[in-house]
Amino acid sequence: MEEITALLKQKGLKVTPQRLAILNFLMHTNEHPTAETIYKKLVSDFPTMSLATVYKTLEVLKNTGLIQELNVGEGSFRYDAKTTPHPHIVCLGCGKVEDLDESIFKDLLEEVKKHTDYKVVGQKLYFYGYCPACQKKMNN
Amino acid sequence: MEEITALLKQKGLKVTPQRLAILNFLMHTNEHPTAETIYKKLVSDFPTMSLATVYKTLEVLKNTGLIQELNVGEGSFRYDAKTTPHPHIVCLGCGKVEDLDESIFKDLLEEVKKHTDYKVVGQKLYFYGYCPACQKKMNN
DNA sequence: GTGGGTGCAAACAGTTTGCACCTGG
DNA sequence: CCAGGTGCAAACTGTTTGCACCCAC
Repeated sequence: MEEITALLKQKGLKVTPQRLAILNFLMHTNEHPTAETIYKKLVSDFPTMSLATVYKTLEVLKNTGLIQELNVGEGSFRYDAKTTPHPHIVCLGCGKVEDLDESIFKDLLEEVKKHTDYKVVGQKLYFYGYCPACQKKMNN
Repeated sequence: MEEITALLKQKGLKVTPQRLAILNFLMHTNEHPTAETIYKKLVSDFPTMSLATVYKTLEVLKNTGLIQELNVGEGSFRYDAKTTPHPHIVCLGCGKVEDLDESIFKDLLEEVKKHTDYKVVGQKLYFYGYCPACQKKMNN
C-alpha cells in the first residue's frame, strides 16, 4: 500500500482512503472493471463510498496517467492500471476482457505513420473472439 | 438508389423511405456519423423521421451486416457502411474519424492467433493523433 | 389484409455536475 | 485552517422500449 501512497503523492494528489482503495484495486486485478464494478467491490469495505467519487477518482487517475480507459464497444468504459499501450481481447461469449502481449504490434505504428499524414500519438487495438471456456460451452 | 433497394431486399428487409435514406447516406459519406448526426442530416428531407427510427434502423442494418458500428472511445457509437474490417484514425483535435488502409495489418491476425487460445473472429484498430489541419492550428 | 416498420413519449443506463460538508496536509 | 475531496441528489446524454398507428408487400 505504500507504493500506492507514493504514486499518488508523486502526482501531487491528496491521499484519501477512497483513492487508495480504487487504485489498489485496479493494480491488483486483471479483469478490466467498469466504474460500477469497482464501486460494488468497494462499498462493502467503504460503506460511505459513492459512485460519483469512483467516477471523479477515475477521472483524475486517468488524467495523471496512472490508469487508462478502455472502450471495447459496450455502453460503458473499463479501466486498466496497466498503462503501457497493449492490445486487448474481448470474449464475445462471457464479455471478459484480457490482455494480449504487446509484442504483437512491434512494427504496426511505423506502418501506420507511413500511410497517413496524421501526427500519431496513440493506439487502441481490440480483438474479439471466444475464450476457451466459452468455446467448450458452445460445443456441448 | 436501385442498388440500395436491392441490398435491403436481398437481406429480406422491407424497403422503406427511412431505411433507404439512412443506408444511402451512410454509403455516400466517409465521416463516420453518429445516430444523432444521421438524424439531423435527414430530418430536413424527412420531417417525420424520428431518432428512435434511426436507432432501430441502424440496429437492423448492423445485424444484417450492411453496416458496422464503431466506438472510438466517445460516449456514443459511430456507423460505417464500409464493412470490411479496416483501421480508423481519430483526430484528437477536431474529433473526425478517417479510414486507414487495411494493408497495414496484413499479418496482425496471424500474430494474434499465435499468442492466444481464443477463437478470434474480429478486430477493431483505432489510432489517435492530429490531422494536418489541426497540426497547423497548433503551430500558430 | 397483415406483419413488420415507424414515431412519439416515456424509461433506462452510464456518466457528470452542483453544492454542502468533511478531511488530509 | 483551508484547498481540495467526498457524497448525495439531481441533471444530462445517448440509447432502448412500449404501444398505437401506418404502409410495403
